[in-house]
Order: sequence, then C-alpha cells, then structure tokens
Amino acid sequence: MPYLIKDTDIRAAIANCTQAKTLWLDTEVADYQTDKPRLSLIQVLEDASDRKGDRVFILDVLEKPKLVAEFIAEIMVNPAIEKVFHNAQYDLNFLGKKKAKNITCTLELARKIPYYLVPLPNFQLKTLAEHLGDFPSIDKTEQRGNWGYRPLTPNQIDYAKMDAVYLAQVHQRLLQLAYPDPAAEDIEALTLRYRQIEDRWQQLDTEVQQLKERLKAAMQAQNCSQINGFRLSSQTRTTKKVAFKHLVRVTQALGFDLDLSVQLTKEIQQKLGNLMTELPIDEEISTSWRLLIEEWEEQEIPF
DNA sequence: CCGCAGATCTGTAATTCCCG
DNA sequence: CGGGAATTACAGATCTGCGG
Repeated sequence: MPYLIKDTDIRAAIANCTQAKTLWLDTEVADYQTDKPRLSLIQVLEDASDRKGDRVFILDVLEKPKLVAEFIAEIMVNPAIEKVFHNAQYDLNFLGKKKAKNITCTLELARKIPYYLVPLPNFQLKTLAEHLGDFPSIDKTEQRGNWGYRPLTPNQIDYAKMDAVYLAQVHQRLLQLAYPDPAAEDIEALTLRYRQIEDRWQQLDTEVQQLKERLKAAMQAQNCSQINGFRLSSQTRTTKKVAFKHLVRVTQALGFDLDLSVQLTKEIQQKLGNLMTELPIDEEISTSWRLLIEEWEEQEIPF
C-alpha cells in the first residue's frame, strides 16, 4: 500500500493510472467545515480484487494544487477511464467538477436497487461495505478526523486505504444486483412470483396505510407532534391566482410580453366550442403504459 | 456546515370504474 | 349512456441524506 508524498512518486502513479480501464477513487478533505476546504488525499485503486488494500495508492496532495490539476487533466477528464466514486458529486467538487468524464456513482447505483434486496438503514459507503462486502464492522471515527495535519497517523492512512477497497467491493456487488434486461425477463416467472406474495402484501399494505392515517389523525387530535420517531408536521402554502380576463387586460394595456401558453383542459375546450378551430393550438401527444392486474382464483392443476 | 440529486408530499387534472 | 366516485398521472414545493 504505497503512501506517496514526493512529487515524483505521485507523478509516476498518475502516469501509471492513465493505463487503467477502471479506477476506484476516494478523497479525504481537510477543513471541510470552513468555506475553504482543502483536498488532502486522493486514494486510487486499480484492482478491484484487492480486499486488503495492498494495491491502493494514497496520493498526499495537501497544498499541491499543481499535482491535483495534473490528476484532473490526465485522469478525470479522460473519457477512456471509468472513475468510480461514492457520492461522486462531493469528490468532483475537488476533482474537475463538470469537466470530469465517465464517472460512476455507487450511491446512485445503490439507490436504484429495491429495498427488499438491500434492506439497509442508509446508503453510506461503510454501511454498504458491511452488508454487501462482508466486511466486519467498520470504524468510522476517522471520517470526521483532521486531515489537515501532517504526519497522518497510521490509523488515518489505514482508514483512507480501506475506503477505496470498500468502494471497489461495493461497486462490484451493486453491478450484480443491478437492473435486469427487460428483453430477457421470464414474464411467466414474474407473474407467478407476484401471485405468491400478493396476499401477504395486500394485508401488510392496507394495515400500514391505515396505521398511517390513524396516527396522523390521532397525533393531530391529541396535539402530539413527536413520539418514537414519528413526527407530525404541517405546512401551509399560498397559491396566487388571477382571473384570465384581468391578465389579458393588464398585459395588453402595458404591452407586457408574457410568453406562456395555457393548458386547454376538457372544461375549457367545451366552453370554447367552435372557437377551437380559430386558435393555433399546439398538441403534445404522449403515451403512458399501465399494468392491470385481475383478481386471481387459486387454480388447481388438473391431472 | 453546505450543495444538490432524489424522494416525498400535496393539490389538481385526466382517466377509468361503476351503477342504474 | 350519463355522471359521480375512485384511481392514476403529473407538477411544483419542500425535505432528506451523502460526502469530509
């Protein structure tokens, strides 16, 4: 696990990385609570099969904007290299922002996986790693540690190293769970599975629904805004409206250029009647699909 | 602390269901 | 088929959670 401090070493590592097809990347940031956060470390892993972190490169780039710029120019902007991050958005703030190309975000990936497959309380990288990567419970105390002091403690370096490993493991596992190809689905099997769980689901769903409604009403009635993690909140909002004729009158009188169109609902169309033909009407046609499910009687298989 | 992509909430319109 | 009720779709406002 090379921890690189010298400029020449870091340059060599960057050059080496430009050959990779996929890189798993993480960063550590100092002074993140201030308005001038500083990039402290860039962790790079080329080999997803490394579960110990022996092959993670830790680039120490604190106060080295030139090397960071080089990293961005050589790697981040290069569309030929896939760069994987967790919550990529955050790291990209320091690594090229919108100029970065070919970015994969494991947080986005994880959120697309249905809850029943990955029933986790949150999608923090550590949580995903514990559950999907089969890592023992992970210590997160370093996350809020001070990444602006040097030298870093061995514990910090180890933590930084393992982040890249977790990322690669989680990424690979998420890909396995990702969406199946609709063209290759077994529709018959899907309908059978649906029927299998339909009854249980209906029971649970209707009960959950009712519990929510009863709680909402009860908490309102009993003036209880918070209990056992259930919170009742209310918000008002104001919608402003104006009679159409006033809008027309004012905008015309003042020569006000209001470039908007009005949606012709069924009601308005009826009122307009023949006038419809006089108007330059824009039509937008969209198609929506929906699934209808008929009731099911248990069918005996005849012999 | 902070930016921001998504989820969630909520009101309204559109569509479908249902009954005589 | 009419017409009201129920369901679904959509859009705008607001909330949440992630990273360090």
